[in-house]
Amino acid sequence: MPKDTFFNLPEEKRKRIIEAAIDEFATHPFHQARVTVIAEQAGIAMGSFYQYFEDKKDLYKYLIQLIAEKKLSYINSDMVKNKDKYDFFRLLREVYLSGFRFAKENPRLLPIGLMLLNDKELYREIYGEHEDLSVGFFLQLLEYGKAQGAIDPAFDLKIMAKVLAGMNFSLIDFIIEDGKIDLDDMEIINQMLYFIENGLRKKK
Amino acid sequence: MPKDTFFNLPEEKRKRIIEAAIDEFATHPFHQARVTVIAEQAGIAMGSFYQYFEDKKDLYKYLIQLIAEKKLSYINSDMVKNKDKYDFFRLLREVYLSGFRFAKENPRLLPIGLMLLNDKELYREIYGEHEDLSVGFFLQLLEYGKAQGAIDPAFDLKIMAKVLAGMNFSLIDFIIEDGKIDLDDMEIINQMLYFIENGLRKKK
DNA sequence: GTTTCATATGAATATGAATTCATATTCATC
DNA sequence: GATGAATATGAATTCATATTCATATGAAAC
Repeated sequence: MPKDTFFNLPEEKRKRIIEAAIDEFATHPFHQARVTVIAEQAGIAMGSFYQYFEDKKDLYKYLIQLIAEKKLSYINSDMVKNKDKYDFFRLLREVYLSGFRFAKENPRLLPIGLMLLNDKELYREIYGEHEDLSVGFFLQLLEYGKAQGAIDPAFDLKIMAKVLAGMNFSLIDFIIEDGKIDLDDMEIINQMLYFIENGLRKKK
Repeated sequence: MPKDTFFNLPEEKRKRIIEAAIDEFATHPFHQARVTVIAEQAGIAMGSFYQYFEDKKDLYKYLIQLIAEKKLSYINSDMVKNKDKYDFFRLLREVYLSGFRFAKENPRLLPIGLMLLNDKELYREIYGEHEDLSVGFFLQLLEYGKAQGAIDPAFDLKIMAKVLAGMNFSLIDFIIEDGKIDLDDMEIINQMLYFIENGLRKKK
């Protein structure tokens, strides 16, 4: 957690630092990201950086926390509160749409999360031995779908939770390949959902 | 490409170096992998390393090439030669099975490829602007399936190729999480294929 | 207007590799 | 077994950063 000195900073300066950090961590995995670049881009001296944070990891963890909170509030906002109104596939659609919208509005945050996920050691250090958050999330969702009788009972939900989480990342990957994909084009997400629905749905 | 000195080495020594490299690159992404560790584990002096290779990247690229060749020969072996006998879904099954078998027999090679895929810059340096090899592979396969009339025509094959490639990685991810997964247990792969087949198949 | 305290600074230092290089050793050839 | 070319060696160097530290600044307190 950053030191008090950081939180005492005028908001404008704090923002500059966070923005600089996002830029660097969005383009470099943790170990390659440079504190010097962050400090320079934020317009603070190297010494100041260590006035505000214990070390590079301190800032990084804080950033991850900010991102996680932001994303959670996204998903929670329109999804969870509708949980009892929507059927399973509608909920699933909402989850993917939330992710998609989040990606559109915060394009620089996604690569940060992806890179963390690829550094198992660091991931474990931050989240402990917790199961991957997003897998856990999909597992819950699938259990709800099973209870509703929407899902083919032949499926092992633990396996499928991981598959769905993986597909969510594929979706993000599409979006990240900047330029090539028109973010207003819902085709990708529709295709993916069509595929998933056919794949999971209980046969009559 | 390694220098002649490397290829002149007695096979035993060459193997020791490659094995040491596999160990290091399987547990560390390129930029974190240490030449010192590789040299030490192979039982050669640091200087010798630079007698054999231009630099760290030289060895790395060579290793990637070895792995790609090995994997290609795997997939080609029983898949491509049966292309005209099998229907699309059978072929797809063979592809996943090949990947699965390869993973079983070469567990240390998989993380190396995964980590490369996550380092877009390095990936581009090695493969140029080529589309991801495995996406291209699945695209071809899907086009074959479409020609056969096996696939729901509503799908955009480019999108689905990427989805399938992504799922292939999920599968590998399962396998890598060592210990937890019994490699003789075909359940994961069966579940995944069942899901994919339902998802893609043309409705009557 | 002097003292005090928190904060800011960037040059100096520490670190952890990659790479080089001067020297030692091996090996084939005569 | 003498010779030189190829190969092996690991200590020294370089390099790119992270981190520390001694000093400066500035604002509030008296």
